[in-house]
Amino acid sequence: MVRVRFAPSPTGFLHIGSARTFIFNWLYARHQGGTMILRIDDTDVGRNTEQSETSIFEGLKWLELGWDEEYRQSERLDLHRRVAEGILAKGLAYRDFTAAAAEEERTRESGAWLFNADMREMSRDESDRRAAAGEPFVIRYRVPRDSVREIRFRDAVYGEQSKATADIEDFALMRSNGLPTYHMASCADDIDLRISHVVRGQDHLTNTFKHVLIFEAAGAAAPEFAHLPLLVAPDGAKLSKRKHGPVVSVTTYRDAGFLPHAFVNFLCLLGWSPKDDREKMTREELVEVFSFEGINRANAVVNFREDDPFDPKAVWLNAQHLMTLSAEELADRLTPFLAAAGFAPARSKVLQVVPLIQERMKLLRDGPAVADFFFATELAPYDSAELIPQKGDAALALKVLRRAREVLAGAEFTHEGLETALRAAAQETGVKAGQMFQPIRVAVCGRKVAPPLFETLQVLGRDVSLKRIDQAIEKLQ
RNA sequence: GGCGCUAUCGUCUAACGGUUAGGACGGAGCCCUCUCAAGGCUUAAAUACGGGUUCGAUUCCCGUUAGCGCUACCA
Repeated sequence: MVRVRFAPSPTGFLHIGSARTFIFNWLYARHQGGTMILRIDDTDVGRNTEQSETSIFEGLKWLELGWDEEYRQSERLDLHRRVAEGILAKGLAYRDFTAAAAEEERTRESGAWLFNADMREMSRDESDRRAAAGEPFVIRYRVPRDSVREIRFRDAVYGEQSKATADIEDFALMRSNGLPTYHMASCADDIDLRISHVVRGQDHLTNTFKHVLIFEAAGAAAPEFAHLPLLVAPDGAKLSKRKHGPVVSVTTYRDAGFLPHAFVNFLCLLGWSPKDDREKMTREELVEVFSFEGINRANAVVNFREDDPFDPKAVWLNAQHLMTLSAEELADRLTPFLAAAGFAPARSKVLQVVPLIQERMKLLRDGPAVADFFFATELAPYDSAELIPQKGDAALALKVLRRAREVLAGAEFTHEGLETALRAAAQETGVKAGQMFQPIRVAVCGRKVAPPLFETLQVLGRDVSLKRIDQAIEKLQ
């Protein structure tokens, strides 16, 4: 039975790299018909913030993927202690009474610290006595030193891994404040929650040797491991909010109007490939083809720039997904963005407009700017020079608009009716179709760049169209 | 410093010893066209470097270089 977990620590907002880890876990779980677990790794009480937890939940919910079980490490501390003490009782760990201040000292002095000999070799009696006397201590794993030994595991992405115990320091299991370290809590929970596959960032690859040691000491079989290449900034550095700003936060993408599934699609393509040439994939397709074999080993660059915070491929994928949405769904997704821009149109109106702007938006937040003239009662001010068509002058523009006004007063407001009427009008007036359409477009839309004219007029309706043409005529006089 | 991981167009990637090194985004150009999009076509653009192994290396091995990660009583 496949059981995977995403285990964020609530010490910051939900990072896009974390989101990708979540997604790969989720994909694997769904592909295998397994269970997706969310575990909040909140053992570092000093650094946890509620705000961060909110950000994580908000981000994950926005992804619209969901999870099956939810845990919180801070509610499982007894388990962690029990497992740590079991390891201590077996003699596979020992108490280290060195003060934390002195520890910092040695870290600075030499890079290759392995253990404090006096602590590692302290007799059990003395150790028990000092502990009973209330002296603070950390519990350290007693990494085997007697013979050269290689710790091994097989990573589903990086292959066979091995490291000599001589290169692994006696890492801490329990802190002197009685709380477990990340390594301890994580492994104890992975055992207890019967996690079958640990899928996480490559920054944990070397930690895994320690984890293998813990699983062994706890008498449990180690799960399978799959480490994911990291997401990095264009300068190669790890993504950080301080250095790279809001682009590393999932909510930034949400607020810009990415579709959750487009964003998921984009993140999947960073460090993973379906091996055929597909790029745009639905959630179902991703579940169908996902496997660890497709995961790359090199870090992937999120290609953002200071003046353009979103990876162009992410934006393109979003546009692709946007185009596949039904009018109903797009209307639903767009409405909050329209509201934020101060528009509160009737749903029926949005449904009419949506097909006209669907392939003219890259992000949902583009919607209001692309479609404002459909919803605004009064057009935003524009330069009357815009009304003048190619190879024409103000007089021509006026002539065209006056003719258009006459024609539109009587024309049938359907695509067919409008096209016939306006093309005929162009011919009669002796101007090219483009010269006819452009002034009308600007008159009704307030700008040259807009959706096709006939559909636009149709949605706007006769009254609004005529009113705006009148206003344009006035502007030109 | 020690240990580990990685290295194909600007970016994401494909090619599990034999390809004119493929696709996508982005760029350039053309077509379509009532503007803008969308769509179609064309094009520029890569195997980090040096050694091996092999009839033959992007692919396997070694070294160099570079990048990243770990080296906390953070996760």
